[in-house]
Amino acid sequence: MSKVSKKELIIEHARSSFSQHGYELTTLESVAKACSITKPAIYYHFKDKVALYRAVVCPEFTTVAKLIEDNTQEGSAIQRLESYIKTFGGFLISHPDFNAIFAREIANGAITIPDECIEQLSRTIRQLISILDAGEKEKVFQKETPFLIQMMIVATLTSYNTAKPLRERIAQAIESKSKQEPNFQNIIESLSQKIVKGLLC
Amino acid sequence: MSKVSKKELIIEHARSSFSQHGYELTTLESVAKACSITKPAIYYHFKDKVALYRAVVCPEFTTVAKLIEDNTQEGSAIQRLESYIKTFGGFLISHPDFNAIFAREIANGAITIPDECIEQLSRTIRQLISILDAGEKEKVFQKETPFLIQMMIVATLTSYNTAKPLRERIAQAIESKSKQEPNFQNIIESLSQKIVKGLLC
DNA sequence: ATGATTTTACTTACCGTTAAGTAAGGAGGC
DNA sequence: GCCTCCTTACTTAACGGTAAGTAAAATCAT
Repeated sequence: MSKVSKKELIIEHARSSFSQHGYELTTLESVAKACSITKPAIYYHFKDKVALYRAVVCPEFTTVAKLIEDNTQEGSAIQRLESYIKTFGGFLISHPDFNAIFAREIANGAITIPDECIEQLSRTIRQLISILDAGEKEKVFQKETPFLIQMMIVATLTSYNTAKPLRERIAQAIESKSKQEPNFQNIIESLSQKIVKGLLC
Repeated sequence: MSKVSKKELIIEHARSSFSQHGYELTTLESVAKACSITKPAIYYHFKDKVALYRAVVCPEFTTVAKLIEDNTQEGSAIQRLESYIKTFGGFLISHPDFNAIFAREIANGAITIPDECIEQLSRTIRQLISILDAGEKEKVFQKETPFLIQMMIVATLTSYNTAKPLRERIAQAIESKSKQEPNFQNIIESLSQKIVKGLLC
């Protein structure tokens, strides 16, 4: 057995392909080739394409949910919200494949992700709700629909990343004075500042 | 000739299918069936599937660009930004198919949309840049990357809509006290308020 | 006005390819 | 000898796209 098992290897290459091309356009043949095995070998490890997709997707949701819970327990509501945004943004930086897959899932209404993942997502939303409630009690935050805040964070950050090629084409079209792009870390910082400010009483 | 030409009919059913199922999962066979014609009849009007997709997508980009230009010329920077957000949001309400298609395009990096559409998108971005610049000159807005603001608007609103099924599953999972959802008009209003506030000096 | 010709707007029938999934069997360790 | 993990070789079905033919309407010559 190599350092990572063959099963893990399949998951890694599948993740890369799902993130680059989406579910429909990734073929198991190409995933197999990337792993230097044949397609039926994938079927030995996974029931079907959907099962492989889930094996790719589910652990990431669990990781991000745990990370967010761990990082947003302490401090004032403002600090916790900032940490929520930065933790999520940081996760996207270190898991670009998750970013692409998650963005497509949202655009699709997440109809293909299993209840197991929904449970993990719910953990993060519960955490966000708890932060917003705390902010209201501290009289620093206005009342706001948690899901809107969630979308302002999640959709903005994931889309900012997935839309990079779009951004480049537009930049070319408007002949912007080629000021270099801010890096993503700065984008997270700016977004965090704006959301917090927007929520203040 | 009926009220709408057959070609327009094909575009309408194609739009509906592309928006519901995405590009890969819409089959020309099913579009043809919906129009009560046969698949080759589509090929009579359109070179191939991509050409049909473009015929569906391009006019919408033109419409939204014009609408935004028309509605954001006058007033203070704050009023113009509010109008930018509300105009875009209103367009999404009246064009839900565009919402779904656009969300998928962003998630895909918009690699499949033609330069013609990019030109239209650039018009709206130019308008946003002009508004943000005006706000800086009026000393009411902080300097900010226009594309981040664009994503805060576009990604948040389109995703809020596409994620509706996801939202419902999550709501069920967290047993929220079934407070009814705010309607989308309110979401636009809230978002507008938060973005403007977040941008203020 | 009318017959001949052409164009429009399709249909039927089909091809070629691709991709998910499977059946059956083989190599290698325990 | 049998269990694990894989390969070879295949089936099946779907879908994009095309070739060929046709009814009906429009165009045009006389």
